[in-house]
This record gives sequence, C-alpha cells and structure tokens, in this order.
Amino acid sequence: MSELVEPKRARGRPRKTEHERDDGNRRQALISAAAQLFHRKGYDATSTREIAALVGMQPGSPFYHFGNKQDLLLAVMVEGMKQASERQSSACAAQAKDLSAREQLRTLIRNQFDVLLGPDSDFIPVMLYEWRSLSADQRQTITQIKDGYEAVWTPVLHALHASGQLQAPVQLARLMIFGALNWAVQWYQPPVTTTVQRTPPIAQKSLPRASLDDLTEAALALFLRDPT
Amino acid sequence: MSELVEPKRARGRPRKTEHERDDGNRRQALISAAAQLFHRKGYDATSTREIAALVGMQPGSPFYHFGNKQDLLLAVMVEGMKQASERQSSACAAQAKDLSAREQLRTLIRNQFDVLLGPDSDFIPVMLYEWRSLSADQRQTITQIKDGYEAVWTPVLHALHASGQLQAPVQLARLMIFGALNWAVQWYQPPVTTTVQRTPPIAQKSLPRASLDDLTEAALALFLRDPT
DNA sequence: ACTTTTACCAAGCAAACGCTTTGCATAAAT
DNA sequence: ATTTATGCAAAGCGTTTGCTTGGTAAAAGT
Repeated sequence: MSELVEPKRARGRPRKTEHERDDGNRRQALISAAAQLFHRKGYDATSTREIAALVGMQPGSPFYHFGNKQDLLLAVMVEGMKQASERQSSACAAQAKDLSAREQLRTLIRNQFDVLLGPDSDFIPVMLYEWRSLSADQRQTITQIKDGYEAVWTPVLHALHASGQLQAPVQLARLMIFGALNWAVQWYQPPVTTTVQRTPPIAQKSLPRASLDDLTEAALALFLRDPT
Repeated sequence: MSELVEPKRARGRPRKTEHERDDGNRRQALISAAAQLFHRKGYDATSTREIAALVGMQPGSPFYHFGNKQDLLLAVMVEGMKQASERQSSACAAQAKDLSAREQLRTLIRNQFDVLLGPDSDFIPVMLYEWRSLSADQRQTITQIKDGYEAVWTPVLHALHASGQLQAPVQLARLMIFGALNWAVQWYQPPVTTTVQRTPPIAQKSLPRASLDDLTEAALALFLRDPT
C-alpha cells in the first residue's frame, strides 16, 4: 500500500521520432502480440494486460484500438485468414497452368503446413483452436472467409477422385485431410531452430523431427494412390 | 439487493434415503458434469460454480472432493482414458484371432469414432482439446496413459505398411490418422437424434450427416490401398 | 452411548479480470 | 496561432473467479 511513488511520466515515450506516422502500426503490433499469446497460452488464459505489456502499453490502452477482447481475437483470425489466402493464391498462381491434380494438391498441402507451422504463424492455429470464444456473429464472419479459403481444394479433390487416386467420398475426404493437417499443430516441432518457447505439445516420445517437405510427402503418400 | 430471504435449510438434502452408500457416486457425478461443461464451453470458460450447480451442490462443495479445479480436469481425462482403453481392449478381444490387419484397423477406427462422437462421450474431446490447462506433471501423467492407448495401433499399421496397403511412414501416418479422426470433433454432427445443445461447430454448409459407420469406411478408403 | 468420519452448506475473502473514464502530449489541419 | 484528432497513460470501478473457513447433520465405527 505504499509503492505508488513516481508514477509521473517516468519512461514516457521515447519512440516515434520525427513523423513516422504509424497508421495502425501499433494496432498491428497488438494483433501480432495477441496472436502470439493466444497461441501459446490460449484465449481465456491470456489477459489483456499481458498483451498490452508485450507491446509496451498500459493495461487500459488496447481498448482504444479494440472495443473489447473478443474483437481483438476476431482481428487476429481475420488477419491470419487474409495472409493465408494471399499465400495460397500466389502459390497456386505461381505454378504452371495445367499441372496434374496431384501436384496441385501437393502445393495446397505444403502451403497449409507453412501457414500452420512455419515461422511467425500464430494466427491460423488461433483461428482453428479458439473459435469457440467468438460470438455467433463473429463465428459466421470467419466461417465465410474460411469456406472461401477451403473452396479451392474441392475441385482438386474431385479431379483426384475421378482419376481414381482418391477413393473416399470427396466431402468427407476433405474434412479428414484438413484434420490430419491441422492436427499437426498439436505435435509438430521444427527440426532444429527452436526460437520461441511454447507449451510443449502432448505425446511426443521420439518425434520424427521431419521437415515440412517430409510432412507433405507423407501426407500425399497417405491419401493418394498411384496414378494409373 | 433484497432477495436474501429464507436461506435457512430450505431444500436441504432429500436424497440418499436409507443407507445407499454412495462410495464416490457424487464424485463421479462431479466428473461427469465437469466433462459435459468442459466439452461444451471449454475449461477456462467453465466456473466451478456452474459445475457445482449442475450436480446440485453449493459453490464451495466440489473442493471437498477435489483439491482444485485442475485436479478435476485431470480426473475427467483419466476417467475418459480409462473408459476408452476398456472399450478398445474389449473390442479387440471380441474379434476373431487372426483377422486381417485391415479389419483390425477398421475396428480401431470405429472404436475411436465411438469414443469421440458417441453418446455420453465428453471425456476424450476434453482430453484432446484442453490438455494445455494441465500442469506439467499432470500432462506427463495422461501422456503416459495416452501412449499406452495408442501403442495398440502401431503393430497394425506396421503390418499394413509391410503388405503395401499403407504407403506413408508409419509414425507420421499414425499421427496424421489420429488427426483426421480427432478433428471430427470439430465438425461432426450425428444424423438425427440431437439431444444436448452444444456450441455449433465451425464450417458446416451441407454436412454429409453420415453415420459413424460411414465415417469409418471413408477413413479406410482414404488411408488404405486395395490389398494385392 | 459415544466418537469419528463423511459429505456437504453457508458465507465470504483476496486476487485477477475486462473495461471505463479522464487527462495529457504530440502531430496535423486550419 | 489556434483548434482538432490521435494515441496513448494513469487510475480505478465493478464483477467474477478459485478457493477457504467454520459449522453441521447424518452415517459409520467402536
């Protein structure tokens, strides 16, 4: 009850020299920090004070940028889907025009692994595992975005089904394939360069320590038969 | 601010006539109620008061049976793994001795879907999606149980790999198969008989409304090639 | 008959939480 | 030069939370 001394602008604001005109840079910093903490600790276990502290703000300040904590979670998810969609689009556009359906699926899977497990990719895991904390309206918002993202997969799977490389019903196959890929968030650890310390995943005894390319090949071998 | 009338032993204790000797019946009731709420709303979003109310206790009473909220979560998971292991063991023991590896995998998958999506099965989903809220010691405890449960799968997968029906590396295949199955918790809705209202899963537009048998066949078709 | 144990109830505490309010410093606009 | 908008800091409000404490009726043990 006696540690309230010197609250008078001690470490005030040394940043933002000249006129660097953030234009939402701090807002972006909040989204990134939130994604990081939401991924590592979960939405409910992360307080807005922690997020503020991570970007060097006072506890109440994030609420200038976001109306409430839920809106910040939604912003994380929207930002993640935006990045993932851009990656997927450019990855599909970058490959040759009439590539085999098998190659197209390889690209999609590899990109999904990148988005899920690559560096600086906390957004999509948060979207996958914390959507329950959204309101009904917010859930509908990102469901629409997510459906658009996944719609790209359907024609590819249909082509593979038609050619006999994919035997299961297409809709169920799509759900199970996404399950197999998305579940990797629970167990995957990158081969060597571990940077950020996160809560260790459940159930590893002798983790294969595979690369994302290895995972992609394994997934293809698991889901597809040899082309005739 | 004036509804505090008659708190004097109104609805005291009409149950437990004679000497029915619960022997932990109330403790089991707490575990079941906790599993239900943890599954529907998540661990953090569920208060111990809600759990107490669901079994007709006062807010502080659960702490007679469990030291804290985390211990209750662990009890839910241990109970779930116990039931799942028993089901799996009896399912494997019930089938003929030298059945094909494909049939054995079918049994394992079908049992996993039962445990994940069948009636009164909130325990395993809680274990899969709330393990982050455990302490490190508790995580290790259930990791060991879980490893024992999953160990049954490995020889079956090795046999399938040897016979050419499974092409992917066995360890990665095991992880991805579990992912495909466990992910069904996120999207599956039973065909007709909807009883308990839970938070609607993400991303359904035209859900296949398949039965658990349909899911099992689809999974087998997705993972395995035709036997030679 | 007496004591001990079991299984709670009733009440509340201290901490943490999301969020609000007010005020101030800087930059841009007028 | 004055106003306006921006981007926070500072402080705290009200609620919820996990958990504790003290008591008590009934059952079990002796």
